[in-house]
Amino acid sequence: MNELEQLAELIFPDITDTIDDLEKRYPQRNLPDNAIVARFAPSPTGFLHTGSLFATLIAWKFPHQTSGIFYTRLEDTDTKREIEGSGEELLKQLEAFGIMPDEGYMGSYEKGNYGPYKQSQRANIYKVVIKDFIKRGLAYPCFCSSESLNEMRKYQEEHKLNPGYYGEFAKCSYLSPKVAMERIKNHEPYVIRFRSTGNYQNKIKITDLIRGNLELAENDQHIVILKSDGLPTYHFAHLVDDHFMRTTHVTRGEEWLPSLPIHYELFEKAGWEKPKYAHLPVIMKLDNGNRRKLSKRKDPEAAVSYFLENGYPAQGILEYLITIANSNFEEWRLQNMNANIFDFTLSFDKMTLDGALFDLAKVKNICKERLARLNKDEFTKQAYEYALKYDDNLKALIKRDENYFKEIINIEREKDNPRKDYETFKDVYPIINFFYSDLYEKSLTNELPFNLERFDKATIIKVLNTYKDDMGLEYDEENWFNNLKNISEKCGFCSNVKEYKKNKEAYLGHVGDVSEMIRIAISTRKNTPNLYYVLKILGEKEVITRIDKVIDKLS
RNA sequence: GGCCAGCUGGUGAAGUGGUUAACACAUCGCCCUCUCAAGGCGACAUUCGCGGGUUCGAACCCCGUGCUGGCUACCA
Repeated sequence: MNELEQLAELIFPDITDTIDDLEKRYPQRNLPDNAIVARFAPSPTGFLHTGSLFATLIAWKFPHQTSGIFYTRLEDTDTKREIEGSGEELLKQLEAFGIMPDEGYMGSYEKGNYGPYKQSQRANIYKVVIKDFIKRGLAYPCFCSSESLNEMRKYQEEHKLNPGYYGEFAKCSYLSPKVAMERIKNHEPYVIRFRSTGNYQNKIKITDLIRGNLELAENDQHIVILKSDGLPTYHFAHLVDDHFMRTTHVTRGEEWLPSLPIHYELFEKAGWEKPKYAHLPVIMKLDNGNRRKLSKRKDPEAAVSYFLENGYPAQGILEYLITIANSNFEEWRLQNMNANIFDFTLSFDKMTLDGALFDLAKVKNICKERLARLNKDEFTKQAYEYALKYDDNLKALIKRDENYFKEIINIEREKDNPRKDYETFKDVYPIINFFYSDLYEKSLTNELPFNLERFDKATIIKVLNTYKDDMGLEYDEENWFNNLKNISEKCGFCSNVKEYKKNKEAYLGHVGDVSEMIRIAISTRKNTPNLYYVLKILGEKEVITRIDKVIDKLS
């Protein structure tokens, strides 16, 4: 046994597996040539961020359009920042958006043959690789204290040198294995560092699927790969996990771009094939004229839960994110108004380079459009799912009589150019509650918004009485309206708005005023969906009851 | 400070040497209309961060510069 091997044995006496064993345990995936294997690898440090949802959507979509695999891996190596239970929550929220991993960490359990999928449970796998690295002289123990590291940094800053652990500053890289072994036996604390042979002066060519060809300085940092707590750092976990989980495409935030040379060197020294990289733009927010990352602390819309709680349709949010991801999506949507968003083919070369400013107005517009194009059954189903969790009032309405609810929701729906009056499911209850008699009666106790300056109570009562006697609900919409015009004339109102405007003195008002009186009487409000359909749904009997109540109230 | 990336209207953007600088959202007008939601039509960048240069011609090519963001941890 040579000295390096002795060192490796001293540090990892219990590790008996070899890299070959791992290669056998995690074989190449049997997939078509162009299949993409990508992953979502969150840290359990909080709830799902809108930016993470964006990244996940992309990591999920590419495998799905290439018969590949999308898996999840929990990056829980930073035990200090970990928030209990947030891993499970992350997965739950993803599910709310219909994004289901094919494999990996599923919250309460794991699925697939490339696990474990929680990094904290993979410690031995990392150690196998590190042991091998040590034997090959690619890694070594470092005994530098954080104080001496700080001093070194200070010195480097003062002398305008690049900060870090590299070259002559990588003191422990000069330690002989013998000395290192002695110090370990002396119980000196240490971490394991990677021995870089790169030169900062050299440029390496790298390719990013989104950004194209780039030149970055070669890595020369002897980065820590195993922390003193026995867990790996991100860089090393990335190397090992994405290799043995057979990831083909690494999609991650652009904040990782500067560390790409580290990853390149790691893969090269390991002798493994590099995955393809795509560094995604970060979603931004305008704050006092400056762009900044969407922040969970400052921006409610940064937390995905905000959208769920406020009844935004999941599909609408995803559609907005796809709009940001590939600008040609909007064009496609115009051609395919009713198609499923996932029928759109996402591509890396159409991906934007700079982080989009989050545009809530656009989100709302998209959601409104999407909600309008849901059929009544689908709408009701989704509304109920939302209501179950977040909206007791709405839940109660749907439960009372699902078919009645569907009838209301279906006003001017299921046609080419559907009504667009709901941006979110939260909007539903306040818009439709007057359809329900008890709720109608409740709002009847408030003052009704009749225009008493233009019309006295007697006129309103006369109009309501006249209408009540001849509602015309047996007719189709056009004839119903003609009937309403007749009633208007009978009551001294002009049946034609234009004509009325030419000759206001001749009339009390116009047919629109008559409609308004009826509308207010049966709904207590000035705005409702198409009056004809509202009347039809309420039915003659209910309409008469309501009108009588209002006449009573006015008398 | 160093390194990297990005910069086209309020927003997302198309555009790669010759376009009236697409399109969508927002905003504002007008039209239609029984209210609302829509729908229709139109307005909104004299100009592509800025300054030079190349060219008959530049948002697109070259040089310089500014700004914004990221990275520079035993965080991810």
